[in-house]
Amino acid sequence: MAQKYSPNIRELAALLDLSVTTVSRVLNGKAEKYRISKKTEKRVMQFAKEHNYIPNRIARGLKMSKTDTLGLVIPDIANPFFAELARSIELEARVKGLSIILCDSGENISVEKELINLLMGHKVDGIIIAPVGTDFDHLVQIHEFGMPLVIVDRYSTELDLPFVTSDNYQGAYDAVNYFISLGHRKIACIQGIQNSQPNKERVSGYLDALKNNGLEPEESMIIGEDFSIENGYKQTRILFSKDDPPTAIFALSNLISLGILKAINEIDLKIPEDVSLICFDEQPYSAFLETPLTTIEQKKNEMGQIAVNVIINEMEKKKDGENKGKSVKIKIKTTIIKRESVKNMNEFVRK
Amino acid sequence: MAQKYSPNIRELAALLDLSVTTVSRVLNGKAEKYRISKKTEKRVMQFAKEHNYIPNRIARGLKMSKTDTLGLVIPDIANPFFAELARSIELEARVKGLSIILCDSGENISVEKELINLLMGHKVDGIIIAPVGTDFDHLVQIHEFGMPLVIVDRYSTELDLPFVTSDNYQGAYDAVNYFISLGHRKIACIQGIQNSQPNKERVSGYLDALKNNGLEPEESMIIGEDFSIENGYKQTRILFSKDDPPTAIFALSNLISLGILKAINEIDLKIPEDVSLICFDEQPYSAFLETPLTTIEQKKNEMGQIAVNVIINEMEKKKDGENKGKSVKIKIKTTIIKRESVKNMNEFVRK
DNA sequence: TTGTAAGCGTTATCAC
DNA sequence: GTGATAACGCTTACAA
Repeated sequence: MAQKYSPNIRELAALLDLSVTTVSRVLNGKAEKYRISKKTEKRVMQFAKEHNYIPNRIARGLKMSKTDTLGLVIPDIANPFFAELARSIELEARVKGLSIILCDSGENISVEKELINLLMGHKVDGIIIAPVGTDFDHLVQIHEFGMPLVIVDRYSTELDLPFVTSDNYQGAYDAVNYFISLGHRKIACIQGIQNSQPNKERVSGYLDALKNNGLEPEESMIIGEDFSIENGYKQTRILFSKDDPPTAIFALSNLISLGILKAINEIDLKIPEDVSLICFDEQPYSAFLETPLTTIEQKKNEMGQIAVNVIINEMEKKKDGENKGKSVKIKIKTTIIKRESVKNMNEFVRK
Repeated sequence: MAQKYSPNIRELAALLDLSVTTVSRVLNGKAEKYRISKKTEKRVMQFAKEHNYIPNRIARGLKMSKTDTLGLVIPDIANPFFAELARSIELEARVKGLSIILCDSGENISVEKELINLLMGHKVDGIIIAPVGTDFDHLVQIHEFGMPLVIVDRYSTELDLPFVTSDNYQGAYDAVNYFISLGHRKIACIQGIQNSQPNKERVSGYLDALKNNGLEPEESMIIGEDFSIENGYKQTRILFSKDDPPTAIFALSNLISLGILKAINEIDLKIPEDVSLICFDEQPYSAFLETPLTTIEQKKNEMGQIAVNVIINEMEKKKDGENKGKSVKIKIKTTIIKRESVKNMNEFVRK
């Protein structure tokens, strides 16, 4: 008990018979700068450790207008994509001496706005956000106002906000191109939130891959409304209730692919014999599904790491009063992981 | 820009030509108590909203010794079990006006200890922790010192610390009992961290189910060292390198089961024809694996919700100077979700 | 019904 | 080499 009691700097100073100033100085590594004797320095350091001194960051934050704290807002932390992203962000942030206040917007834009205010109240030094993506006004506002900000995953090309995401266009292009190379001609695309940027770019990659291979896109083959399991399920049922179902499906999120699997199971189809499937985003279980899944892997760890380094940059720009030029915009290459969920239609007979 | 500028209370008061006291009072809903005129109250409220006043929680925290902030430390936020738990905790906390500082210990006890200190420095009002579980000293210390604390998932029965977990014993018992009812006699148990309490109780449930059915436990059938995919993989390979492999495996975590699947795939066995499998903890993908998996479901949402309510209780006990009696200890019932990964050995021929 | 001022635990600016 | 003291933005006795 006395064990864990943590004194404040004033008590420490009193006990040491020194001024708070001196104690503060050595504790902040400024002993040299203020030519404090090696002896007192050592004495203070040791004493602080013995008495388990833990500086009060709240007081420090108030004084310094700097809390060493980052806000992280995520649409759904239980989504494994965001969970992994959050882990890498938390880790990298901690390495850099920053703590994370976690907020889950639940894909709800008005919750997201509240959360931003909450974080402003907490006086966080910066905000990393994977926005719901339907509205960026509040983000533009706080960015213009000077709050360091970086967007991950769900960005906007029209606005001049810093972001780091996957190269969604390229990932989708690769996937569809791969389908086509194996002889697929009718390829469905089950999408997520339609006017979210990642979705747009994935669809655009899908479209271009078709066109560049001389294939005509069909409107009825691009369906879906959000990144959920339910959506994947529903759209697949629709797809296969028609006369002319696709031979391949491109799922624009891992959750969507889970829904697709459920539907495919129910209507008693086999992957890849009856339908082929590629999923945007790799997961630990991707290799262990009934048919090991071909996926487009996003470099989540890298994304998280870069995001915190970008925001640290933004924080420094702000400190130096640097007038921000164009925002940093980073797209990370994806890679296609080929497994067994795509049938080769070029082979006359298959196994 | 002026749009989003947030004044402090002093500026507000000056602009309103009132004292900070008055402004503070109405902002904190104490207008009535101090008989402030309805007129000024309204004026202040409206003015604050117009000027986008956001109270500085850091200053407030310093003054009140209360930050409305909870520390959450988790061994691995990318583990879907903890991700879902974290989500429910964050949500319930926010509903109660509490923010979450997220820390990932990476299953590392010394990181965990550092994290606790970090959170002490942040002056969080309480800590919810899923400990690594190898050492509880630091937790006992801060608890005794008066920091409100609740442990989730990885607890200790020997120590008097508040916790909320699943009923691990019962879950394991149910699983093994189910195996036995379907005729299995040689059942392996691939465990996680051996001296973690959940692991101990799951093993103990396993053992008791065997004994109560008149079966003799075999030492070589209880193996494994942590909750990882790698462990599941390795142990399964070992299991099937021997002459006398089990007919059923009980996996003590979802990650372990993923490793098991990988190994089983590699050695070209089928579930449930060649081996049966039950996994402790349900996941969104459990139903979509090659063979839909029978699992023991943990009520993660409930667990999270209860955890924050318990800690709020602890915080109130502390405030009221109540001398804590025995700590709250809560075990949440699990349910078995039966799917197709368990073979019925009683049937003479199968399909 | 409203205001003055002290103080929460730090760090920074002067002073010696 | 070291120390007083003000200030960060807020709440709350204590006054009036």
